[in-house]
Amino acid sequence: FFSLSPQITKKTPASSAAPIKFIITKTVNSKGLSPQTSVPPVIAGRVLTQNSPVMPPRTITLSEPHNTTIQSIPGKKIAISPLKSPSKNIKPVQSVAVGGVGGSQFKTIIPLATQPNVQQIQVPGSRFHYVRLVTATTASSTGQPSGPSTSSIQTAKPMVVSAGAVRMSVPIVPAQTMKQVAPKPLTSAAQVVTTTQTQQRLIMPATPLPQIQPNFTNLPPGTVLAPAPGGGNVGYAVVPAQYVTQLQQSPFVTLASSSGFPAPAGIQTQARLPLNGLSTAETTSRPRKPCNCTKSQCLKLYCDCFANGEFCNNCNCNNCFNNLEHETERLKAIKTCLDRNPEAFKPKIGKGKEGESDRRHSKGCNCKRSGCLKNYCECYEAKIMCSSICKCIGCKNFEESPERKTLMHLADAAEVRVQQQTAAKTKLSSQISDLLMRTTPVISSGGGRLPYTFVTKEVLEATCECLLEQAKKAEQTHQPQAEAERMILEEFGHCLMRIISSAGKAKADCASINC
DNA sequence: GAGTTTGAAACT
DNA sequence: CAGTTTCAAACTC
Repeated sequence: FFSLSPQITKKTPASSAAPIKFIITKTVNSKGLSPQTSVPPVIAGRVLTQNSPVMPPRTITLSEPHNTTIQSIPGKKIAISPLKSPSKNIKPVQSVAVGGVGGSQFKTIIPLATQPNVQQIQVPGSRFHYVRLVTATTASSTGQPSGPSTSSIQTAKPMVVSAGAVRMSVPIVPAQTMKQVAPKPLTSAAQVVTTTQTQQRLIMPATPLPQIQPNFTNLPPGTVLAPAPGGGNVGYAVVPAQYVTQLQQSPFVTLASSSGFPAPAGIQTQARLPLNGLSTAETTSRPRKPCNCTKSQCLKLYCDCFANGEFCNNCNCNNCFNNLEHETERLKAIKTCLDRNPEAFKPKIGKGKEGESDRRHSKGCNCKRSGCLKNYCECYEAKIMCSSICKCIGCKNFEESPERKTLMHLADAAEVRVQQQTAAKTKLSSQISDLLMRTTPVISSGGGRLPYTFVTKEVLEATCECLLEQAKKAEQTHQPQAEAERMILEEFGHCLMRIISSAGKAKADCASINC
């Protein structure tokens, strides 16, 4: 269990006057999670379970919130997060066998620059990532701790939710065991928190904020709805934060962002595994490719989205079940995959043996015809050499392979060429803009922009001739291609300049004679 | 864009 | 575990 410690609340806007509307919770690390033996009565709040495929389903049950102390709650308690850990050697809180969570402490709360309503909490050593949502009025305040002054992490504590004057103690109990799969690291710019394997959850008020009116029948799995304590009207919905990003593009839950409760668009919260062993920065710099699945319903590992633990989003797939609408089927599929291969959702590219390359395919490839020099090969695709565990035939994807070297050189050359072309285009574009900027005021003073009719057929032909002439000249003097391109582009710039200059002059002349 | 090739995943 | 089928991406034309 976790409660807001003084250290945390000090930095957070948990003013006692201004009720905390949202708090942070976390998913329970499944490692070592023992089977559920007894669960206190759930009195309200539909308990949904969300886990990305890498975090298979676990039900977090929100038990009766009337209790204010853990002692009053029967059943198992799970340490969601320790409060303080003066020593890094402190063992994880495991009043119930929960591994991997302990040893951490809330260290910092980092307000997100673009989203004052969202704060991140750094929990060093934790695999999870926390986000705090606060109301606008509390977001910038530095109120006193509203949580209990509990401080020990040696024992599990109930999660305490402070909602105004009422405090809600919310024990969370494990409902089922699960296999553990490493969650994907965050991919966002909001990676101030440097944990590599994290998962975020937001706790947002379920009622009655008018700004947020989720369709509770379609809340993301993992959402835990809790009633207001004592029948109050402020309940909570614990939402996996990774959904927030997708929800903004999803019809399932409406997170109104226009009325004082902006959805945290500024944060990317979707947890993901490293893609093909690439760093998070690499994976974040380019969007995931949309899938085109037609037969698998995106519920098999054929589907890259599914295999990467993501929902399909802006894909071209048919009959897609990899979405919130089909969470049941999806979870079942995840389970099936994990039954078949517990490592199914773990990254395929991992560390190799001592002395070998840092990155290597966990299973190795089985290529037969591609020579492991095409993207069919998972090793080649991940830009790594095949290793001793590969079972490929006719492999050419090894360090000394001449074919591979040639391919690399060609790829490098192509890249350089693209860069040169891009640079040339940028330069030309900038020159044109510059010229237009310089000529426009003169023209504008005459009451308008230059008519494009100055670019007549004759002008075009003359320009092309000039360019061809430059090309010939470059050819005759045996200039390298790059230089030839430069000469041609330069000539094109000159042509443009002359056209613009003439046009400007004509316009000025025209104005002077009042035509 | 259609058709082919490829190898991982799924199935038997 | 091996052989076969299915599948979607990569590739070619």
